[in-house]
Amino acid sequence: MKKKIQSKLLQWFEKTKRDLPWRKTRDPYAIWVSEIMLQQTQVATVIPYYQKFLKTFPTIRSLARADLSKVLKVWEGLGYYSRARNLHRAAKTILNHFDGKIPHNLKDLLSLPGVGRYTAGAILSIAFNQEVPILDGNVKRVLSRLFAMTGVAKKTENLLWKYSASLIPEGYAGSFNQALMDLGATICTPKNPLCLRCPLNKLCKAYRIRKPEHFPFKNPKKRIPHIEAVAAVILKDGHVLLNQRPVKGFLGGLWEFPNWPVEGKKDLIEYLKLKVKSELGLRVKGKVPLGTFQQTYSHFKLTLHVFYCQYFGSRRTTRWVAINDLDQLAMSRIDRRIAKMVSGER
DNA sequence: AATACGGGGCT
DNA sequence: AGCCCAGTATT
Repeated sequence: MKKKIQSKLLQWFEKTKRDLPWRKTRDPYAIWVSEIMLQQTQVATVIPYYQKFLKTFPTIRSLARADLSKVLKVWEGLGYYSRARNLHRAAKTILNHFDGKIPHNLKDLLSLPGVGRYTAGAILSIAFNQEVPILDGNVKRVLSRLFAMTGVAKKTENLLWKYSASLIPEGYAGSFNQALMDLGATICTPKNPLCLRCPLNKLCKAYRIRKPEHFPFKNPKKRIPHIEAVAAVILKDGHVLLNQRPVKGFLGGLWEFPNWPVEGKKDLIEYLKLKVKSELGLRVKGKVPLGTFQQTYSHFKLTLHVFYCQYFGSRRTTRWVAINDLDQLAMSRIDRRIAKMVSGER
């Protein structure tokens, strides 16, 4: 059974493996970067970011020496910005404590921020061909179907890791682990899996009972709250007022137009004026609606009402940014859309 | 064990 | 509109 799985899968992989940028290199740094970017992010989304990131930061040293603001700017739009922050921190650690080389043992890799069990296994198997298992969404789906495993509790998770480890063929860890992921991504898909083309269909328990989509067991998802907020584009001599978010937490380190959540049904313009005064110490006039923007995040949905304001007077003025420089700062998707309108791009 | 953490591709 | 994505860190 095990030998059959190994040979079938490796053979299929050699024939049909995807042509991906990070499969053209043996540089552990490049593979590390790709693995961080691929966390919870689809391959097609990652590719252009991967190219640009490696062009901008070709080595660990260049990344470690860069300013975080520049790293965030290159990462802009990819999401989960703590990944960029952790990558940057880890590069410094590698330079200072690991002789500038990616560690090739589990313990040291796991000590790096942003590197968990999956990523450590991916780096060790793909970059160094060590027989270390991986378990991502693809592998979970493939193995849970192959063995018709029920439940997603801790116990099942541990069992999946054990299966993943036990299946690795000696000397072929990198190819085999990538083959498992390719199979999950292209054949053993969440919906409408292409079982007829699957190299493992004769061995697959879920296929035998004709219920591949019953695995893996999905836990019920909870609804996410809907937040409403107002934002101000405050103009003054070709500049706008921006706020930089705290480095830790949601959209950490990114720049944004000042904004405040709205509770209940308020007069939006009155509320905005109040907040601008109390929070920014600014007086503004105008308050022309610029638009309403929607953005769905992983844990809430945002509706943002944006208003143009004219600077009128203030007790303190800080963080004015020239409109022409808006494209230099890292912003989240929703603020970038506002900034483009302000700059006159559409 | 549950939650925070982005944004987009696909149905 | 909902699901899912080459997960990790924190609580």
